[in-house]
Amino acid sequence: MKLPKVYNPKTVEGKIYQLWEKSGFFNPDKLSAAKKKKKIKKFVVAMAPPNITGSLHMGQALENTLVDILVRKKRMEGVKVLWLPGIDHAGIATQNVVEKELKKEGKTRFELGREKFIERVWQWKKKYGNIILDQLKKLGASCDWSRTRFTMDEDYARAVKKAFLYYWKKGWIYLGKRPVNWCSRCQTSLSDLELEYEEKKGKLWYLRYPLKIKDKRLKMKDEHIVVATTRPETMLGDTAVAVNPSDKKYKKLIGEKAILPQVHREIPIVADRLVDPKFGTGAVKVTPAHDLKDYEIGIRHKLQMVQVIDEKGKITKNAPPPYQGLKADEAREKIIKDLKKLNLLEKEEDYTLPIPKCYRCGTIVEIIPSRQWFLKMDATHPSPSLKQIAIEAVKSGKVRFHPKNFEKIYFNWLKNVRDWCISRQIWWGHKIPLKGENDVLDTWFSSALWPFATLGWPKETGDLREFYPINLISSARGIINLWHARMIFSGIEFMKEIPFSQVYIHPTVLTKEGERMSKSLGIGVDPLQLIEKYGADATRLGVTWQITGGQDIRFGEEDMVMGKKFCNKIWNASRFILMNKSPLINADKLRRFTLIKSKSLTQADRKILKALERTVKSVTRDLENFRFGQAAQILYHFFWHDFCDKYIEESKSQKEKENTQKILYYVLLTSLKLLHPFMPFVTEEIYQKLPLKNKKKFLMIETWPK
RNA sequence: GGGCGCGUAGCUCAGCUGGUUAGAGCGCAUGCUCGACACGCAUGAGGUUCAGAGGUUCGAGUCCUCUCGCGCCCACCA
Repeated sequence: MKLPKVYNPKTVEGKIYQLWEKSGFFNPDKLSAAKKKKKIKKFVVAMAPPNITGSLHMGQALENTLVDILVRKKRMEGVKVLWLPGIDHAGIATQNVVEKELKKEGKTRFELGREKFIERVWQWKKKYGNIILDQLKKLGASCDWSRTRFTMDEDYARAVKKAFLYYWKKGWIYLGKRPVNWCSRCQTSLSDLELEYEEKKGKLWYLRYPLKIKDKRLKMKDEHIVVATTRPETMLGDTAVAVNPSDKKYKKLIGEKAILPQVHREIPIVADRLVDPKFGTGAVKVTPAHDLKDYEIGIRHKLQMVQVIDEKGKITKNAPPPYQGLKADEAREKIIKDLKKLNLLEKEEDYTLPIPKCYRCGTIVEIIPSRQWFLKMDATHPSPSLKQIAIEAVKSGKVRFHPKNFEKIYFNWLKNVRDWCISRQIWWGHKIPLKGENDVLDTWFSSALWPFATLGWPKETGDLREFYPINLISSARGIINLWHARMIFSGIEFMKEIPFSQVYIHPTVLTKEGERMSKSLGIGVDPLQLIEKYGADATRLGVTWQITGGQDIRFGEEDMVMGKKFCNKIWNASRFILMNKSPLINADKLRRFTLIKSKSLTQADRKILKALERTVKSVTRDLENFRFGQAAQILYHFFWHDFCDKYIEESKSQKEKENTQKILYYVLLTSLKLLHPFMPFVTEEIYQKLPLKNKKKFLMIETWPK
């Protein structure tokens, strides 16, 4: 058997993956270990389902490499392993992609109509939906593909429906007219979490509202009350002016009225604690229809909601005629001009403020009142609130975050959480299961059910019984509030048990310059190109190598070079050992204690065996504690320097040939086992060539060294 | 405004609960066709000693305080 001098991943990876897939060992039911014992440990991971819109990005490559490392190690430890893959329908994102495609044909979704459009999205899904999963195979991900789920599958839709109706019957879902974030391009509401803010230079305008004093005894020096605003056009919908109750400056004015310029509406001056007396003039205009905080003030003081901006971002008929039909920013200019003429603009200051934008299309988000469905987060009847149970699950330690400090983000968000607006005005998604409803559910409503809906819920399937609760969820940190929190309360609410016990938040992959990778801006690294260039093993080792401490990693391609060289090193060390024309050794007999007993061990023999033992222990421990980079580096150092540089060199001149040979094989085999989770392809390829008797069919299902 | 984190070799980063000459990968220098590997081997340079200042301690990259620089998350300052 002659092996090439240089390891070539291209001739190996595809072939090996096929063998694995065919073997069925990705499926826990087919693992021989699982068949033998009755009571067996389980390890279940649900993949964070990628969208059907994209191709694999660096973050996902990292995430799934790390999960695969854990999964492969557990499988070798004889644990019954299920890694359940899947994809998410990603409502808004997918709809936008398909709309873009339509645009190329000069069509809009409205011309197509709802049904035809949805058909079109399904076509898209069929064509592109699984691309990302195929890409994960290139990475070497050992998922049970036979259990792949999609959030719009029929079974899954049943789960969504069941969950909605459950909350509905409980009285926790209600219909409300509320100001919501509204994207005038996507024509849908957005949750707070779907906004992106961009710092922008703007102005703070000081507007004079003439006073109408009822109480003649009051002698006011000023005839106006001055309010500061960054959005003067919303004044058309003002229904009050508010001041802080403790603000002495305005005490006398509370209960009085002001006249809204141009609109000529009388509006009350109210006192509310939400007003910061130090900002601007200490008096604010209140527009309950177009500002969340003003809406709250409005509720407290029973103010009217006057909607002056519509779904298209234009001024409504509720405003005076000269402004009707203008776009919001046009209206702003006109109002400033008009007020200036009337000497009602006191001054303007430069002011930088964050502008909310739609995270999908970048359009500036308006806040408009809209009829939406909400899920109560705070309701404590007839059972503890969703908020409470979500907090409790983590507080009690039943769900643990790694690294732990992410629990703070979690608690912090939940503490201030508002009712969840679960309706979206798009077409692609789960329809709200009530008569006459056209709206669709927020994508995250279905994602929240992921750990159990993927196992068959609401049906009482064998999988559900066997695999719930799952062990691990791994994701980027950005979706702790969007996803994890909601999975946790959903799991407890529907399954009466926490959905998972561990959360691993992996670092964010930044560019070498420290920028966020962004596909739309063309910034970043394509993991598929890395695999093409260096091979999957090298790519895996390279990214894993960088997972050391901090929150972010600045991606360096040099580590892929390192990974590639290391593949070659493993390859050649194996080649050397194989060249020794070994007698067929029984794999079972290659055990440490038989070697250690031998009286003729040299110093070098003892040293390498000792180092190997240390390495086994620390790699095992590191992986249990999510210290991936540490584990990889220790292994690398052991294999390259202790084994290759020292022992193999030494072995060339050792006299006890047979002993030396056994040790070479023993250390190689054990190293391959340890390396396999990190670099599954090369190690498997070499394992297949080892001239040992009683081998397992695959290294993938060999026993993890102890 | 609140929270989290980072600042250690030219670059990217390790250094856990404080303890001998501070480590890795890549890069760099010099020399190597010796029975696997030049994607290799050997040797080595490189940190004013770990952003800066102060403190705790027998002893501090490692704990505390402050300052400077950078990043991220959350938030109802119009």
